[in-house]
Amino acid sequence: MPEKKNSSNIGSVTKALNLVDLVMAGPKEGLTLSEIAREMKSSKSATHATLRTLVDHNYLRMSEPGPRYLPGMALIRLGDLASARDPIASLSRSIMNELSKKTGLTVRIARNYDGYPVFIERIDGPGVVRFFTPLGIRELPHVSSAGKAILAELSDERIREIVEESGLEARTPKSITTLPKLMADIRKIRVRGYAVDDEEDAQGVVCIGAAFYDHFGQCAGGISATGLKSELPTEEIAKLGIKILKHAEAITKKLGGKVKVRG
Amino acid sequence: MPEKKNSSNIGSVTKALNLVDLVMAGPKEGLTLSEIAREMKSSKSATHATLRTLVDHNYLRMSEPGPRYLPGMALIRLGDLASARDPIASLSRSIMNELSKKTGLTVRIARNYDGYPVFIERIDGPGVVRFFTPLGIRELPHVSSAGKAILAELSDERIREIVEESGLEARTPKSITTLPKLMADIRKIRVRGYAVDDEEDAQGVVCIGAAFYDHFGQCAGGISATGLKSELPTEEIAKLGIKILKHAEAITKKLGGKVKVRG
DNA sequence: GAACGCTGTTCGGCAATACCGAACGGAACC
DNA sequence: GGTTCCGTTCGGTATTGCCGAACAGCGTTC
Repeated sequence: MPEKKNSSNIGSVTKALNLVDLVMAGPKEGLTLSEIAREMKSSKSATHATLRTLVDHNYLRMSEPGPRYLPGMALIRLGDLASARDPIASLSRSIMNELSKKTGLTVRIARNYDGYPVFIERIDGPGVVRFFTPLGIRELPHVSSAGKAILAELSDERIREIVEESGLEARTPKSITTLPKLMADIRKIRVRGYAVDDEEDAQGVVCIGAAFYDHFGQCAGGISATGLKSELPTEEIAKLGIKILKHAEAITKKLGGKVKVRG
Repeated sequence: MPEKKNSSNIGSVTKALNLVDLVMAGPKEGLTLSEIAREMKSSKSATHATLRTLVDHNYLRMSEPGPRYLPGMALIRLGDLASARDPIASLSRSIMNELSKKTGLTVRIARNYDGYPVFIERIDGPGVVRFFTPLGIRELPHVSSAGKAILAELSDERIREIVEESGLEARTPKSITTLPKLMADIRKIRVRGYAVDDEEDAQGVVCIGAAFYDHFGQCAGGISATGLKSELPTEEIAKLGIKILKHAEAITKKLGGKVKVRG
């Protein structure tokens, strides 16, 4: 996804990075040079040069027998390093582990990117169910508990701005799709301290999240726990909310922030 | 690290990718444009264009107040996706989790890259100790248990080749530094099925690993568990070795490979 | 077996384009 | 105010990455 079409970017670099995305979105067996060249609307020779450069840097690699291009190990290296360098991700890991172990749920944390959640770390629960939850993407705030927990920390005006920017897409019949309903939910979140996503993003999936704060007192992001609706009856949710709030406060402390007092 | 200096690569792309590495290796606060331009031996304007391109694609981002460049969220996105797309990493995760939970140790898996280990996934133990173990890097095979477990699956000739290529660097006084000693250890590994690294990579750190196989019967990689020497007395190691061997066999089965029978 | 289609790869020539240096605008510091 | 960093912008130059054609290696098909 070409996030912004700013001009005066370096063309060959843009092309190379788009090419990485193309391979990442491609099939498991990989893509051939010709397929990539076609998709990129570029000549085979030019594409070949770009591919070789990416392979030399291990961003891509060739599949073993067939000459197909696959994601390379540099991506894993950079992802791991970026995660280790991120103070929020690295400081939160032990707390996430603890929460996941206690609850048996999938735990994630999101950074606050101008009001939008970007999940940067995930710890899968022990169960067989695995949730498809990509990291490193700016997501819609109204369909995840971490996103709503972050929203609740913004001014009402900023929330309105974000809604106008991105809309309120319905992912399920239970998704919040109007501003008044969203604001009502936000108000609830502000008093009790945690947010609930009750099948608003995916059918049968519930998640509960709370915000944490940096040393400026700003909302740095949110932590959430995700599970199946069948595992999480309504009466459990309140108890779990308190538990997650406590863990969010632990992250706040690690970040050197002040824990918010709730009225 | 410019892995290979192959000519006829696209210069601007090479420059951009080296620039990413530079920022990744830089300080936590990030690097300024001028610092980067100096380091890259390039003009500020050219460096600026490259940086803008990388920022637009979220490979890099600007630090909040100061104009400094930091790793961007695309790296986390790509790393997570690459890991999810890797059949070995994704199929092994539940088994790694189980092993880590049972033993309380840090569990890692490495891919077999032409005889060299490349760790692609890590699950930290619950303890406070965290090991510095980067992923996605081709490592020396003789100083890790997973590396030695992979070596043991190669022909003696190939082992000799690898040793000539990369040498036997001493990381600690206990590191194996001569070919005869390495071969003696390899023979032990071949009979008992698991490899032991007894403070050969880092003082006070022990790890135990075993190989797993793909559907061609080839060694696809190795799994290992790492802990402090103080937590792992010698009499525990044999028991743990068997346990890890069992988990390696479970991975083999998931990959559709045949479990090796040991004489 | 030879022709065909498809791969991936290499090479020369042209033109686009990424480089450089200089100049500008802003912030911080003395 | 002066000075010295910073980041940013702009045009001219020539470097360089693009294209198309030609070649080589497989599989299939006739």
